Amino acid sequence: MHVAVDCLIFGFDDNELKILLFKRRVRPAVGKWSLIGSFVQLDEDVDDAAGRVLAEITGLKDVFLEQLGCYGQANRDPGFRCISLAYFSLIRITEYDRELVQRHGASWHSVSKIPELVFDHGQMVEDALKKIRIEARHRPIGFELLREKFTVPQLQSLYEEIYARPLDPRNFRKKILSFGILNKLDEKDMTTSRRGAFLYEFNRRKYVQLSQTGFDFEIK
Amino acid sequence: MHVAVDCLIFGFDDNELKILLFKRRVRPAVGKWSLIGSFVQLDEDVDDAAGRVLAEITGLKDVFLEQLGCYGQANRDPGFRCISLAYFSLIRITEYDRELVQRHGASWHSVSKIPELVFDHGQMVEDALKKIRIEARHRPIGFELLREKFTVPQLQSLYEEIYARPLDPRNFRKKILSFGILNKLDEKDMTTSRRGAFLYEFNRRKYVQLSQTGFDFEIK
DNA sequence: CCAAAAGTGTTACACGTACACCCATGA
DNA sequence: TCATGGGTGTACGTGTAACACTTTTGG
Repeated sequence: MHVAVDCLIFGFDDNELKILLFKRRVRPAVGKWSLIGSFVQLDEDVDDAAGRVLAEITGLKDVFLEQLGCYGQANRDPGFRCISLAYFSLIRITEYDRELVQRHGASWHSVSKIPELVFDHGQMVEDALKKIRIEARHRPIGFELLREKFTVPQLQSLYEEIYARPLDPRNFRKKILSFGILNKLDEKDMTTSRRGAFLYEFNRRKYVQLSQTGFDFEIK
Repeated sequence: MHVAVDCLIFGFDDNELKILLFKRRVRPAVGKWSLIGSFVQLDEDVDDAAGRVLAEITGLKDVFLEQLGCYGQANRDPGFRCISLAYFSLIRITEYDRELVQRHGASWHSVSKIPELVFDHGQMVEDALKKIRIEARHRPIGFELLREKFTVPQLQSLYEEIYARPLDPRNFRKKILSFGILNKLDEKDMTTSRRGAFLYEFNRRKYVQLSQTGFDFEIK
């Protein structure tokens, strides 16, 4: 039986959650949109295969990469029997290697307008978004998608995009700062307003402390 | 590459959460404790393979059965390269076929005292318990483990077992009844006290209504 | 009448939610 | 000086958490 991994690579740009999609170059379904994947090598851990695909496309290593699940319907690939292990990754769009991506015929698509995808890849995307929305409530998953330095309004618009609904700026700021996992910097981001917005960075050490005692990241 | 499914079958009895384990009869590691599994057939959906294994052992169909994840380290099985898709199931211990289970050399083990398991099966059990604890907070997962008719104290002790901590009986009863998904019956269970405890049944229709609008099952 | 489990209410506090105005700045 | 996004505080209601006694009935 053939065993493949498929990678769902998410990024955040222009206040939109985006996913990296590819024009298929191999049969069947040449020219259709799909996720990118690869077969798992005989001497390779499945997790490593996913990491390899991600690195080949984006040049990134050691980023958020998590197993989504196994897609294993007998008839899912019309060619031959093949099961796929879907992985999803959250990356900083600013850090990926644009040249590598272009060479693979990839492009970013807003998750609110995803074209038709081959096989069961559409289902994978749907499942991944569901999982991201759930996980975002229990840990600060979103930080993986922002730059090292970010403003509170940027963080808010990311959460608004993930939850697909508007959030109150006062309540959002109060809650997010109350966790004590953000360090306020002396710099301001002047690109989006005349007044400028203070930049923050994520304090990973404090977060680890907090998550061990168990905390709820839910924001309403 | 070989592709297998392994089933984690959980039940609830004597106020303890239990898992069905097997004495291995095939090489390698004959005589060691393990989960039960099977290879996925070429023309078989992976989900169906898990259902088949569950039915072969317990005689049960159409019960709670969910994918846990893929365990795919290259060296996980010392024999040959094999990835495993772990599934976990929650069953009513009273409904399984004891004869079938005995014929397969299986026995129930409290999750608080699990023997050493072959390969990465111990990791699977650990991961499944973690997932059950998380899922129990978002939907009434526990009902799959109780009989059709059950008392509030029974339900409470199940939740105490899943969360591994005591709960306040007044708060528990108040919260669980406030969801409106339990039907009180006219019967009493007289087996655990002189006074007897009223039996309830789960109102699946009301639950579906409620879960569509999204609700939080968390109990503190 | 005693033991043992079932069942019930209230109060204090924390947290979530709703809501409107001033601030800082570049153009 | 004005337009634009950034930033702040409070009051109210809901829900959680803590807590002790009465009820029932078989032995």
